[in-house]
Amino acid sequence: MDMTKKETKSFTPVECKTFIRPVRDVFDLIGGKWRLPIIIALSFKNHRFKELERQIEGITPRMLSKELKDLEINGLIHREVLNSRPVTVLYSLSDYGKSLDNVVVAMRDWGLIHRKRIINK
Amino acid sequence: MDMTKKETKSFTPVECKTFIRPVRDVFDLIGGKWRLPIIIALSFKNHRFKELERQIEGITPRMLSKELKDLEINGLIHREVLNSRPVTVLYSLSDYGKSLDNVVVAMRDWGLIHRKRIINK
DNA sequence: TATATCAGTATCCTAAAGTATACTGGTATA
DNA sequence: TATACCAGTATACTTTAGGATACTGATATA
Repeated sequence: MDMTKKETKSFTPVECKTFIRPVRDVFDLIGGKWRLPIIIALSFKNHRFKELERQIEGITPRMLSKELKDLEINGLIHREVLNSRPVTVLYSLSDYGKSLDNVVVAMRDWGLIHRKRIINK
Repeated sequence: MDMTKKETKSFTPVECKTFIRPVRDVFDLIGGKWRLPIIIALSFKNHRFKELERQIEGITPRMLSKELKDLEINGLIHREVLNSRPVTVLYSLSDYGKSLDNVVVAMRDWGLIHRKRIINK
């Protein structure tokens, strides 16, 4: 698919549905208010729980805890308990989580253009 | 940023927040259950209201109507009333909407990989 | 005349997402 | 001994997204 071309493409409704499905999957995985912020924060550096709480403005420990669990279950992040005193927990992106890079960067690039457009109105 | 590298990058918390903001903006614009499906359907071909309703499985006219309005307000799609009988309305992606191509394709590519991974488990 | 299609709208309701606030148990520091 | 930090959890609540269902008015067709 190349949405930059104007001419109408021949397509079947099934083909369209096939295109939608995987996009929906991604959305289910990284959707919600806090998951992308968490993923981005971890892409900058590994963070402890409290560090994430401070880095991601407005998040409550309840939501942070819940979303970290979900992301871990889906294999996007790792959780490591360090034996420091007091005990700290280090969160990091898994290789699989890192592979989301293209998606995140594409979103950011478009978002930056969008910001400029909004401001110039 | 390159999330494929392992070494820790120097960064400031502010830099991270600056990265998160535009991604959030995009999310607000194309988030929700139905917006991406609508955008994708329109990237395949221009659709009338009823065609979209049939193409996008499970959507109700209420949601379709609402999301089309929001997408039009944000300049991502165009709405054109045709003087046919009965009156039909044609929806199409604007150039701005088409510029989301990179984001959508990045999501789809990753989503396809993810599907394979899930199935092989 | 009855029925179907078009593009929606109106009203009500449910389920999910997210917020607020307080709390836990363990350890270290003043 | 009192206080603070760590990583969360518990409970209750509000808000929002989305679903169900029925309806509108205009036109065309059987």
